[in-house]
Amino acid sequence: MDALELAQRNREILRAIINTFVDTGEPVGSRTLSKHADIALSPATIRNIMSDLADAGFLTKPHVSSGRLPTDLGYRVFVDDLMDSHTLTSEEQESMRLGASAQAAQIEQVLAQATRILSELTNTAGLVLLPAGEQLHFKHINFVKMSEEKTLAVIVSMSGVVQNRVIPTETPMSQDELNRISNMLNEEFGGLALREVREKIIQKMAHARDDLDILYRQALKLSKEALSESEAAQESIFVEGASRVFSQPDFATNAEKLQTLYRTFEEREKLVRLLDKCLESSDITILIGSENDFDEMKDCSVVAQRYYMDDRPLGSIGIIGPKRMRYDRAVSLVEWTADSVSKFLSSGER
Amino acid sequence: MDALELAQRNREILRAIINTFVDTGEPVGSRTLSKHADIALSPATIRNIMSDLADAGFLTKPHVSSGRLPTDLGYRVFVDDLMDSHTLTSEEQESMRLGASAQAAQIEQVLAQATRILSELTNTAGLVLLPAGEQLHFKHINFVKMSEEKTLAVIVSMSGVVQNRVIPTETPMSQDELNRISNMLNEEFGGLALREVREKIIQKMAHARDDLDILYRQALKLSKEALSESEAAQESIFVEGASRVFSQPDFATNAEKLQTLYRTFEEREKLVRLLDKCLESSDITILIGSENDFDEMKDCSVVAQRYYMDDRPLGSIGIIGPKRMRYDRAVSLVEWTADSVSKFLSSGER
DNA sequence: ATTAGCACTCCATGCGCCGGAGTGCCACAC
DNA sequence: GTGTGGCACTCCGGCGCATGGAGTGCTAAT
Repeated sequence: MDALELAQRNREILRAIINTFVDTGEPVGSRTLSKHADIALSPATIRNIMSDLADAGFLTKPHVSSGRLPTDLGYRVFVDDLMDSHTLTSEEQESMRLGASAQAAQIEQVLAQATRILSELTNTAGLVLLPAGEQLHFKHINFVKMSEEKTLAVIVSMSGVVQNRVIPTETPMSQDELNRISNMLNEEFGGLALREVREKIIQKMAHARDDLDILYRQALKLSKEALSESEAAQESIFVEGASRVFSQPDFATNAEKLQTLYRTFEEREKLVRLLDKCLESSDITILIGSENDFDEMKDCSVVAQRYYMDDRPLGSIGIIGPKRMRYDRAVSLVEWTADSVSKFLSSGER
Repeated sequence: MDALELAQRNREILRAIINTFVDTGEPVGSRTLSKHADIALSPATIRNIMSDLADAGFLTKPHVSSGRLPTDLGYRVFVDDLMDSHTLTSEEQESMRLGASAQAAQIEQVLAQATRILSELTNTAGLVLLPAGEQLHFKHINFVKMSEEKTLAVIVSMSGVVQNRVIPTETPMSQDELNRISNMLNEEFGGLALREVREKIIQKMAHARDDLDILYRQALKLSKEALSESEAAQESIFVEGASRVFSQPDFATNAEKLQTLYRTFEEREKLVRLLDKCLESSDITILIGSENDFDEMKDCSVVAQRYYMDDRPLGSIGIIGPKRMRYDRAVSLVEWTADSVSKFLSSGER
């Protein structure tokens, strides 16, 4: 039988502890709580309850005679069951106006802008995983002759993502031939997922051997190169306002932690993996402390959500901040941001 | 009359002080120096000389009874006159093999790779300013129809830099028309500097009003949009291994400085301006402490050098690290890197 | 069951002390 | 007069110690 199931009062206490701890950053003691408006209990009683909550694994204390603070588990039940839902102010909603500027024409810029705003509003680092690989659909390909040995392939996806790849070419082709190849491919593959395009190409290459136009064979070969590379291209990510995390009092005092955290942000690869994880679920994903699998990030939490274009998930957007954060605000803001981005991308505006 | 002009011996002392300070990070005292192999003087004598050097503005001390350390001016004369030139080991030279991997096909990747290696070798942050605006020469332009209202322009420069711009279009055009426009422009403007292309377009638009093919007029209009935007596009920069700067003992202890420094690195705009400055001179540029105009960076130094493609300067590459750095190594390594990059870009390999 | 009281623990802060490193200056020697 | 030894002085940084405050855990009383 669960301590929380039994006592509604215990839940109130836990909620109050977490709220004040998030507010002040100091371990909270029984006296402080008893002064709390909603709680009409003596410090001694509260101490007993706190002790129970600590036994249940929701609270700890940094040293034996100090106040309590939430464990990762404590935050977890808070987020799952205890948290009030936060309503955004209309200014907050308003500030997420996307694409007002002419600059916002490209999807990357829209995402970067949204992430920047999100970072400002939450005072944490904003992250966005850009569409890649699986998520991309073929719109247009174009080849540019760079030299006798190298050809540049420019692949434009439906969502407006542009990828460039340089392909070594054995048989030299004129720019004119390249143009004709581009045209062929564009007509044939428009709208398909890149993966599908790739499969079709491989299929066609296997079937039709010699009986085809030599130019067409070249086209297949080139585009195979271009697309296989592009699929292998690692997913990329934008990080905005990472310095906001570092200035949080939780880290700013500890040069050691700052170091390792900084390095993690620089590498980005782990951030990609985190956001990738958030891509799996259609719900908002919250990873608290050691719930994300990286030791360097055990003092951080991630809140992220997928974004869509025309009901197709493209990537995820979210924040990363100290474990001690306003989860209610974070959740509302991330949801609102993901929503705004999705609406923008799905609307005719783009 | 200059203290340095007169006494060769003083120069030796200054050199020795800076060398040991760079080595240890501690203010250096007279006793330490008198034990130094090259210096056969008593501490008292050295103290007198140090006092002279301090009067001349080359040395200071953090507090009244401590050893001396170089001022910015001290570093300046060191770098200009006193520094031994450092010869790279063959391993160091070897590690700057560029473009070995197939990935290195694009200029951005080559520059990123060089910068990463440079950062590793110097244990500072590596920076590179990418070619932009003035430096770019027209190779190829291509338009992709994104929707009725938006057209994507892909501009490829001779150096292999690819820029994308979305242009709002009033009069809808088919992809076929866009292709023909691309062809026209490519034939007409290949090889010119983007600035020249732009000027020509404006010229042509002014002259020929109605007597021309409507498609051609559209072409001019589109490309004007595409190019004017692209020229306005801010110069961009890669930063590699910034965390190396932050882990330097000079900063790691000071959370305050770390913060502001971090923010500066995140903004990037100031870094761009620094590297831009280095673009002006064909010599290697060294900016020591407050010589760079930003207060946040007064504890940092910049060492940077231009890189070229076929004798045309494209951008600059260099490092930024703590003022207390091995300038001799930094200079050699930056020069070697800029050289390697230039050779690579100018060779047929690219 | 709740609460008041009390002993106890631990942290943070401030203070004084001391040793070490280094300077500046003075007087002496060559 | 140039270099050197000696000496008083300064300042930093670490250590030990005392102190006050915040908070707990337990017990006994209501």
